[in-house]
Amino acid sequence: MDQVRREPLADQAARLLLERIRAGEWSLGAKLPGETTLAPQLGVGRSTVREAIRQLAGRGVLASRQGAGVFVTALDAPEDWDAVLRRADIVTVVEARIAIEVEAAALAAERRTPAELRAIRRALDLRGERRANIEEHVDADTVFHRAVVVAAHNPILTELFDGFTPRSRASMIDMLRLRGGFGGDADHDVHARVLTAIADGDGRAAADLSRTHLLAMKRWLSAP
Amino acid sequence: MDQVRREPLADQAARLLLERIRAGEWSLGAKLPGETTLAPQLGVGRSTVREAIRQLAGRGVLASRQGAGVFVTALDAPEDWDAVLRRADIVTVVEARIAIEVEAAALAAERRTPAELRAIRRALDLRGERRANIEEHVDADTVFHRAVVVAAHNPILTELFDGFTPRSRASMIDMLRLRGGFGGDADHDVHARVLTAIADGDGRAAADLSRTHLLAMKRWLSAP
DNA sequence: CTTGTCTACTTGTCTGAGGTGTTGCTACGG
DNA sequence: CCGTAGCAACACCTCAGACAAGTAGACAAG
Repeated sequence: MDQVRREPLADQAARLLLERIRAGEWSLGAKLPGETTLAPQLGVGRSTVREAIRQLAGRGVLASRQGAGVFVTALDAPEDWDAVLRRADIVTVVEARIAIEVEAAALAAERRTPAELRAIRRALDLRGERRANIEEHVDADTVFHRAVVVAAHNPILTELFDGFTPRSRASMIDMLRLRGGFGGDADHDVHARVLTAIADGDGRAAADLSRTHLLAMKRWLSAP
Repeated sequence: MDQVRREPLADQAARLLLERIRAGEWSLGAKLPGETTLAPQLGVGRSTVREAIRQLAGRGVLASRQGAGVFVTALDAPEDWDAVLRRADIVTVVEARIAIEVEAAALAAERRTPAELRAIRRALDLRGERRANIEEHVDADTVFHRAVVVAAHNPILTELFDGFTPRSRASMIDMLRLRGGFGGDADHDVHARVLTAIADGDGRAAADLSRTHLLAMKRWLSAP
């Protein structure tokens, strides 16, 4: 139950600043007040303000120049992709994952190198280890799926998969914490059979198995 | 020319960390060394390391949890789309289109509204008209494909399709100008059958037909 | 008008301190 | 043998203060 969890002040400050930027308080290219002015205004220390600014700088919203100040470089430019994902229902994201991963599995069966096959097998072994930590389990699962996508030798598919990862990860962790029940032995068996299909060069089977698994995940995530 | 411009240490540190993450020094979900360990390792102060971490956190690469540590949440920041597509081979783009459109066709067969069905049919009619202008023909084809994707009711798939359009369009126009030969009556017939399958709610057929068509396009585009 | 200098202001960096949350070990009780 | 409570080490969070480094505007000299 992390409902009451305290959000770090730096994150809160970054969120407040972003809201004020979106509200048009400072237009594109405008200079923000100095850190020493902003700190008491937000009720936090200067270091905290700096970390908030860094956070927004990482997203391309702000840019700071020593001696000059901090300037608005975009009214949330990464809005495009990030916002689409954030706004999207988790079911929508999973459907997109189905599109990417099913095709990737088929391609991987045709193109995987021995090294990639070893990487997938290693990821499967790690995935099989029992873990108390939910996040670690989700991450281990992600490593396996990513290894399959990488073996497809298509940088666009890999890029797309990486784009989905954060959103997908958050939802899966939330759902597992709430009611668990996904990722048992049967689940692990499907992954093992995907590996076998890829090893055998059976693209059709790899695609079908991936689809089956992801459809099950979709149902599980969208259950009431 | 910013040749002489000195890069802040925090930015350098962030770049170094990102390189080490990309190099696989810490895999997805892994925990980074503590700030107090990282600082002397990078040759900077603790607060500088913190700012570097915040910067990468803003890009979604890292996430820090008080008391626990700093963890890798993504292997790659969402790179600029245009750059990825520009670099990618046209065959790679078509493979991604296959992934998106095949899945979209299946979903469209299940979810399309009567209005969307009319839109697809109208696009098909426009596509069938003979044109002297190559670009207009490619655009008419694109309108049809996009109408199908829109009918899937998945904003992410739509967004992806729109992202591919410019790159795909350029290649198709170039190839048609060079040797033509794609987009004849047989081609038009496949599109008509996709429409029929979607109208009948036959997702499997819609997916198979789309795959067949796009695979033909892939072969055509990759032929010597 | 151009140029050089000076100054106030801004961001960059480091250090030290205290606070709070997490994790893993250990000893206790069953 | 096992589960649990307590504890301590460790990690991140926040602040305050100090000095360094860079910028931009004011201003006087040429």
